[in-house]
Amino acid sequence: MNKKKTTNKRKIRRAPTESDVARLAGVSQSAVSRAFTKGASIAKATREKIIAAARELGYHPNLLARSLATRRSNIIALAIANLENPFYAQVAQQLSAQLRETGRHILLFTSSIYDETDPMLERALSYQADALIMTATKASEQLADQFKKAGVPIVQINRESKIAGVSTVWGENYRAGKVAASHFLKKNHKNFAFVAGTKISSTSHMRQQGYIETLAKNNIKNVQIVYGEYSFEGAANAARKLFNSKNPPDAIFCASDYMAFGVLEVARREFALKIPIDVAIIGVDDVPEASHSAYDLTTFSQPAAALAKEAISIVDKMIANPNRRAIRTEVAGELIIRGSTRR
Amino acid sequence: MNKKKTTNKRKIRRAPTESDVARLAGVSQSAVSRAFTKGASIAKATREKIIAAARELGYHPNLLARSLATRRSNIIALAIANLENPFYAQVAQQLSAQLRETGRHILLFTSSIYDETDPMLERALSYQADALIMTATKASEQLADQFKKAGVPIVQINRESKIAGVSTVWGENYRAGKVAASHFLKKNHKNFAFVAGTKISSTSHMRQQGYIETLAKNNIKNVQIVYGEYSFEGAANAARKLFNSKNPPDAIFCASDYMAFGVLEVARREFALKIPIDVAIIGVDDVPEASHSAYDLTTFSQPAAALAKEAISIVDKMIANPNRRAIRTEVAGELIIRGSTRR
DNA sequence: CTGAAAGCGCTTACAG
DNA sequence: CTGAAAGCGCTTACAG
Repeated sequence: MNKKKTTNKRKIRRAPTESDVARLAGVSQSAVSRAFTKGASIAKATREKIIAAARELGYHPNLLARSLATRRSNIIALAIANLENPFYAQVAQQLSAQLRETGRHILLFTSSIYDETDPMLERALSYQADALIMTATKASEQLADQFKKAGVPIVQINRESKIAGVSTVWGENYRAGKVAASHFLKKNHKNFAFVAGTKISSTSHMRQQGYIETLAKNNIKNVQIVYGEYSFEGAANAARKLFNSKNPPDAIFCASDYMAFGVLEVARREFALKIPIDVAIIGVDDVPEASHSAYDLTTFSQPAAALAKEAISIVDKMIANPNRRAIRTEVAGELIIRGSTRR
Repeated sequence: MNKKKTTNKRKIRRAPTESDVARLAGVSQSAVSRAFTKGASIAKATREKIIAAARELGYHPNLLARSLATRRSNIIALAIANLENPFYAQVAQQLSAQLRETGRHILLFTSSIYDETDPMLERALSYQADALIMTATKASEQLADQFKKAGVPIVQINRESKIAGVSTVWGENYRAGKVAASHFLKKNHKNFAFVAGTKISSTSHMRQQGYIETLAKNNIKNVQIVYGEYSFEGAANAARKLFNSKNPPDAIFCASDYMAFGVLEVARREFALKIPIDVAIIGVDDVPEASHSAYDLTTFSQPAAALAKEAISIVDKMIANPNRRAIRTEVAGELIIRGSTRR
């Protein structure tokens, strides 16, 4: 097993192919192919002989050649705006783990805000990706068009789309806001604020709608709204604005956990506010840090694993039936009550 | 341009190929290939005619077919233990951005601790990856062997390797510990502790060595060492142990920023310690959060961008000369002084 | 500068 | 159950 074989050195060292294995096993090249195709009709003895030969040579089937022949690459393109956002990192991790179960892998397309993303994502087509999953980014109409022409489905996680061909999966954004408002109301809060993400984020909008509409139903109309730009520091600045206002809030709903962390820190450290007595805070996502003792954040969950699962399920359906209309699914979340809200 | 053409519908909708483009442009298929190969000899007029035809058809070169023909996939496999660790997410982001500049992309291989990683990573060979970059994981000897046989270089970021064929890039681990110790000494600290990562982490070991050896040179021998398991909560627990001990430290060096955050929170919230007066803290990495006002952490940087750049540079060298010996490079970091240490 | 042809390493009807 | 052969969509000597 471990003996070094100095024999059969070939001049140019290239990876062994089916033909090499066939030669060693004394069978045809097609037999080798069958040995590695499950469900193919091949005698058990032949297969074993082939597997042994393959192992001896260190043979690994060339998946690119296979893809060329089968027109299925088992590559899923993942466009991810910002890997450094732990929520999306978690989604990516989940996608990767779940896709692996069906032998598929992720080809990564990261982008900064400044990039022209279209030409970049067209490369996914060149790589013959079976599908494109996008997180926190939207497909342009032109891009969607190209993908539709190529028969490659697109599914967006956490972003709406008005484009006909684009499928979407998202969390319960409206309900997140609604539930947050209800919870605050139940705990007798009086002054409400909302820390939004960005102005263009449909996700943030929906959360805001659920929040203010629920408050409005309870005759609360003056909800302060500030923008945290979906970042810790942005939210920290927004929080400073809120706490310095003439009417500082005692209940703050934030469109993401990360922004909630920023608000929480500023409240505690810069304004010496007690949480949840002086001010209560609710986030959205339930990232791992939310449960850390440092934050102990009440939050409306947006389960990365479920989002990933649903996205993959949509991909599978679209591949199975390419003429199918885009699929839009909502994934349920729930309010996880922790120490940043009153008991 | 935007008119819908209902003509030339083919029965089975498949992506257009070079032959399709050739037919439309009235040239040979090889001419089309040349039009998309830079440096190929082709008349300007021909090329333009071809590009126009390609655009009309929505042609995207099939990179898998190209890879098969050229034996270069332009795919780099990235094995990443834990994408949710922001430092490694940052490294992944950097790698992705930098590789894109040379038209290469990342095929993602995530793993949980429980996985058998070898069979998973062998798939990188099947995908004909041009190289394998690993972060926070080590290649087994068998894996390294297989890759060497296939002529595919492996480079590890942030993990040592004793295996001959494996290249490595790492930060200045020993120096991180040394500099942290010196800084504490300069600020007149008396009681020192080290929050290590895991027992098996060579990175953590090196940092520890630099720290305790520097302290030892200054006649400080009793350094408390606890394990934070490279996690926020693990470090929080370790910190509780330290602050509850008979001789609580006034200077704590942590093998990662994330652990430093855990320590910092526990110090502040559970033990009401003032930072940096009662206890000073230094981390390693300089993740984005380190500069947040919540933490304002003094830390020894480990620049993700530089690590990524160096890793790619090694990959390129190894590909250019496959018989070359493994390359091992250290990437410089520096102490970033912030508010968690005394002025 | 251009085209015809072989080859990259697979899969998959087809015939036996 | 097995092999010979065509084809997947490219690149690249070779000849002109």
